[in-house]
Amino acid sequence: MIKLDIPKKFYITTPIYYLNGKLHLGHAYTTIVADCFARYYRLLGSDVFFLTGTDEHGLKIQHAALEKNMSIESFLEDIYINVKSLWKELNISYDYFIRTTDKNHIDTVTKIINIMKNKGDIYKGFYEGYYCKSCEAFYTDKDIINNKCPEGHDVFLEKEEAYFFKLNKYQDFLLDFYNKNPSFLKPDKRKNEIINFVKNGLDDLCISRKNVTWGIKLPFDNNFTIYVWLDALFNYVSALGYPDSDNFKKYWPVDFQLMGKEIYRFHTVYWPIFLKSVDLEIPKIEFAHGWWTSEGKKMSKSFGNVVYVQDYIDKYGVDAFRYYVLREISFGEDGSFYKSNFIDRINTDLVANIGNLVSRVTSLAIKRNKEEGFEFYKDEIFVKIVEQKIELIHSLYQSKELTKVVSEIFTLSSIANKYVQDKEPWVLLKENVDEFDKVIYVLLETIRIIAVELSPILTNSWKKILYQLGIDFENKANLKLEFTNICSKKKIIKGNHLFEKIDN
RNA sequence: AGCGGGGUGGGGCAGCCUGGAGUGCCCGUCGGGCUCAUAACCCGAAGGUCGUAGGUUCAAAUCCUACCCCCGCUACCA
Repeated sequence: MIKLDIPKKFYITTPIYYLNGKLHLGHAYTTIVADCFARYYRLLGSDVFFLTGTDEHGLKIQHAALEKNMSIESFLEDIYINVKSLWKELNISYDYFIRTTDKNHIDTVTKIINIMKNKGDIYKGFYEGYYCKSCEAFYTDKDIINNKCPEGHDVFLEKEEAYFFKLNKYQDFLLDFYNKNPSFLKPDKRKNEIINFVKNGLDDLCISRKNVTWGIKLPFDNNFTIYVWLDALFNYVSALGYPDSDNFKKYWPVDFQLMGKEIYRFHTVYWPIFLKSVDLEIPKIEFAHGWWTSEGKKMSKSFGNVVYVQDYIDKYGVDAFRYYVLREISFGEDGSFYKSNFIDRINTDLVANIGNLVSRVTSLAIKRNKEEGFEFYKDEIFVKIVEQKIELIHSLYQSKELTKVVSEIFTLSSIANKYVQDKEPWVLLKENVDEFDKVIYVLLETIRIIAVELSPILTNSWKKILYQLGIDFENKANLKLEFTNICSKKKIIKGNHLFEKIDN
């Protein structure tokens, strides 16, 4: 009997995506990873809340809409529909989709910033920077080359009134917080980067924009728009219905926040400080994953190496795509998308390992021609190995070692393949049918476990596996992660191949 | 420039924090086995002075120092 420690609730988020163009591999990757965790904890019976959404304020949105000659509203509506449909195709099981233009979100941010103001964390001062009249934006030193902005316009050093947040006041608090919560900054390799940054001293943060009109107004001074990051970060709070809703009481704080490394600092420096300022609990884990390159190079249209998610889904199916991105990159590291690797992964892991296992075992089972199905049998030694794998996979989920989770599931499948080889059931079928029945039962139940373990990853195929085992996959009782008698007396149904080999 | 990460058999990666025989995984190559299965599955082998040079230690891929090469970050870019 195995025991997994299961969190009562699990609140997981992706960033809200800021889109002035199309979704790319990175967005899909973050969201698939989050979905995989959400599905796993749901499977265990945790009360899961999985949030994603879109960030819809800011100057770039304003400009992008203008360029397309569209109203901001209809520009955003297009993006929203686009994102939702891709998430649907990728089988993303989010519980809520937030848009920062939602009234509820705007109200929340307004409320929050008033609290900060009342606490004395916001003051009025002067912002100095290089201003570009054409872009209507301030730039920092590093953006400026020969007194030109990145777009090539002339810039001028300007000074204007602005509101600031007292970041500096919280510097010591933050360092102390990192110290007391060693699992907050994940993976470990990012820890020092952030700590050093904070130790070098935090300047107060300008949280108002005069030149940006598309955003939330500062409630105490309507001439200004709130800095988009302050706006955006609080989506995680407003999505739950802060402050009085049942959801907020039930799910806050966030258990696991996922993001690309480029926005890690915002989530690990500003964000906890903002929360402290308004006396809210700080999330448990901020996890930055790496970036994808393609064919060993940075993705770009001129190289012609851009990975279009939709193409892969259309050609090879969602499961293959989800599997590849979860398996290929070492979670937290950068990784490279190689088409040839993609094909190899599908052919060796999905087709030859799992697909073939299911195929050979169901074939053997059917050859026995047993209408009434197979009796429960437990091979103690082998089952022990299977149960240890279940526990290992669980602990890997807990420690957020996702790539290892995936590879261990396939190791389990390899172990089952080896069991077939060692027991030679095709011989037993002729010489010892009692033993044959036992071996097959062990294999059927192991395959059931593998299918359940795969359910957060291969969101379609796992159902096909259970169907072939004669098991109702919609009945949650059949999805136990332990060696059980669920497979006993089930009629095996020979189905099509789970995955087709890709020729190349 | 500063800070951080990386350099491991032909390719792609783990391992390094908490030293213990180059350990492991996937692909590829070679040999064998099996015939239930999607030319799939199982076993075995070849192949690495673990970026370079020093140091600590009985013992270093792992700890320390210097250097070389690659890549990130350096804040209000949302």
